[in-house]
Amino acid sequence: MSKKEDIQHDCEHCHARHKSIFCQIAPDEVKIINENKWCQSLEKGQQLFAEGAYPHGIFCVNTGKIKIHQMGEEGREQIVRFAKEGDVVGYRAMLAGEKYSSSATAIDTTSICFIPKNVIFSLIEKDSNFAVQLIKLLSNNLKHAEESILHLAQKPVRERMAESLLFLKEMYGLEPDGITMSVSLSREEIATLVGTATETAIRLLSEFKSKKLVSFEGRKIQIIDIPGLLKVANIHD
Amino acid sequence: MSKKEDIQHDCEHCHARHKSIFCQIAPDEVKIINENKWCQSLEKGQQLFAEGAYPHGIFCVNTGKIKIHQMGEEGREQIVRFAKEGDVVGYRAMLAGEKYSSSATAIDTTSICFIPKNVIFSLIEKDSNFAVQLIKLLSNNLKHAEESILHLAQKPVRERMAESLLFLKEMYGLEPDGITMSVSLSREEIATLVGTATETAIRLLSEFKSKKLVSFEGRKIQIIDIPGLLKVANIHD
DNA sequence: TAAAAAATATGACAAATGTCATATTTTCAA
DNA sequence: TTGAAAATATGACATTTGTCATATTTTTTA
Repeated sequence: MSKKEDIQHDCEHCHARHKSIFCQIAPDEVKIINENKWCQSLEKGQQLFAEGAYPHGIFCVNTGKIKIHQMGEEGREQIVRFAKEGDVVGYRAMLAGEKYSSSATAIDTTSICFIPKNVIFSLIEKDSNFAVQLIKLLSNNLKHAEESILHLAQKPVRERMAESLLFLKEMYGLEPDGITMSVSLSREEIATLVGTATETAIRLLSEFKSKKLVSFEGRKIQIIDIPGLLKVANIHD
Repeated sequence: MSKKEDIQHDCEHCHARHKSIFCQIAPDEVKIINENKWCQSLEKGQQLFAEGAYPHGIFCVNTGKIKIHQMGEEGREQIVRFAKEGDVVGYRAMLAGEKYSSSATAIDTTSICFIPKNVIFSLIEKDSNFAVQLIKLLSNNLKHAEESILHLAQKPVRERMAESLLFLKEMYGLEPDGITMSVSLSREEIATLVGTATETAIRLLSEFKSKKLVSFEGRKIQIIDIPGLLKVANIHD
């Protein structure tokens, strides 16, 4: 079922599992997952699943970075969520029993494990604590989504750009140098995260650079002035 | 615990329960809920809970209409969800174990029942099917929230206004005359749903009226031309 | 390595939307 | 009932943001 070149990880000793919704499940259950899962590697840019397809299970991110995005009417993409090591993706549609409402694409070299639907549903049935983990995960997703609604409706683009940069820093962290963001996105991807035109995103990044809030060389962005960015983002406390 | 004037409903025969996440639970569990719940009436405009407060349980809407809203930086409200008969409100924060991230306010005379936190969590523990119901509810909320993100980021205000009117018609239905919307909102509330300035909302409604897409007398809005509204909303199929 | 393609950058301008002022209408309480 | 307050409506205008054109740089591929 899995591709020849993909390594089959061992769930029992998986570093990502300990940060995930599977961190508290019983050893027996870990064994069942391990026997039923399969692993896959994704190159940067490779799609994991597409809007409209039917989910057969969920994906756990072992290492790497994933964007969850939707296509708008005018063929323009909108990023709605990100995932990193320890996160699961593709669960919303699967749990709701629907087609995928979003697509998922690797934005970096990524290694994921696939767990079939029936394994997840039987785990929910057997382990109420796991069900609670899923409920909390969805609750947090919903909280963030509603916050995005508020900000898209009320904050100007400049504020949202500053906020998005700070968000990406929180989400994926910094490189060992302590200032360069670990995640590397195209200007267009940044625009579809912020919810603006690509040109506007480019202009705002240039403005932030000239104001010494950030610096960048191509797609490698350095966060220079966090208090300054917080101020531009209109975030207090 | 409940106010003197409030009627105490009986969950066993509750019409709203049969449309709710509680529709499949065992009779014993219904009895437990019935013994632990208390009921309350809300006038139009009365707040059920406020952003920042701690949840102690969830609210089931018996009859009436509720808006879920958040306050933006500039003191401007944003409506993020609605609830009607059979819906539950206040569960997101409770399930996540957090403070409320939104407020809930009656937008019509409303009757609700409160179910304490411990009753809900013990039900999740005992009845995995109930947990799945909650998971599906949250998944659907998340789907709608992400759709809102897409539309706020990419659709012009005019399209979102048409879409919001159609959404309100779907959500709360029409009066017996078959054209007047059952829900009655101020122009400002409509604006905070659409995500625009009140004046822009007023202008667009006037435009829709002059184009015979809708008609209205104060807050009573009639949906005249559904295909026309779908077209303005840029919704196909 | 060179050519082609894609991404980034920037200016000029147009369109969409918000803001402020003010008039009119409606609602509500005294 | 009447006056005050709130909501609705509309015009004038400013600002924000998007679009299109085009230049430049970077990346990819042949």
